[in-house]
Amino acid sequence: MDHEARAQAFENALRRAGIRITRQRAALLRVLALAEDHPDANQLFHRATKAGAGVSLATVYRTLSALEAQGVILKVEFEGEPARFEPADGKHHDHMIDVDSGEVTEFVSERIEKLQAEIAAELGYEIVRHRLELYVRKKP
Amino acid sequence: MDHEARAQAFENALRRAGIRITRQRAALLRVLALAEDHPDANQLFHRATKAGAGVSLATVYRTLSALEAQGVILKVEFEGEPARFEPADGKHHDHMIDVDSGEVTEFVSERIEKLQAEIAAELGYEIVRHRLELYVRKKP
DNA sequence: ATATATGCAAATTATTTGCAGTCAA
DNA sequence: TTGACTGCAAATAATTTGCATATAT
Repeated sequence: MDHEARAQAFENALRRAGIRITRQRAALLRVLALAEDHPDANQLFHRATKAGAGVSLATVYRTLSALEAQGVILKVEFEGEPARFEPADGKHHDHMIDVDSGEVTEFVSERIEKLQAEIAAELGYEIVRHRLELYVRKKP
Repeated sequence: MDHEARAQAFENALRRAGIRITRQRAALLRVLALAEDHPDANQLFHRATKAGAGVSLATVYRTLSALEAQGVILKVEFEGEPARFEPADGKHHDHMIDVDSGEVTEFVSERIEKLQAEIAAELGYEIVRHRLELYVRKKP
């Protein structure tokens, strides 16, 4: 799925939910579809601005909330940083953060997921969502 | 270890680090030693105040930072809430949060810890710290 | 046409900080 | 004695919101 297709998919998801695609939102969807990293609201605001879209920071926040509510994007909050956002297509994953470089790597572990479910089940719970972050450093 | 002994242990750790035990800090250490839950700065402020200690919120924050820097307490940040604090004696554990009641349960999984280390190692990393939270709901 | 979205500026929340005075060691 | 600590009030940082206006459907 290329960027344009991805942006289009986001747009469709919103339209389906009855959410209006304004010029500002279209621009943000495009910026989000292009993001390979995990940008925060302010970075998205700057990227959209640079791309020529006249968007205010307040609208960025409001749009991100709407997109998150529709399950189109995910909010991730790392320690001591403003919230970041990532497209929610692709499969579930967790994050590994290099504490020296700041680099973020995504990873999946079926086994960890399963263990988590087991631990919750033992106490009579089912998992609604979870958050797993590994703060790491390159080995010497 | 009873509460008083725990408070004493905290105090010793601070003294060892050359940190002065003021009336305010002593009071906060006592409140922290008593905490069975995971209170935030504001709750600690109220508990200390109720206990008759004249402490300001600014001092609560400054003291918590000092205690955290000394490894005496840990800061835990759950989604959408102010930071909470817990005594750092006892062994490492992760948290399970009941999304309906807010109840927090601590748990440990050697197997998950090990899998995390393996995943990091595969990419040439070692884990500095990690954060794992399960947001759960009672099964029907 | 009209409900929904936008921009701006002001409000909120959690936390931090400068400074002048206070106190533990 | 004196450098570390405290309280207060003001500053920050990230995010949210009220309101008058603009716009997508």
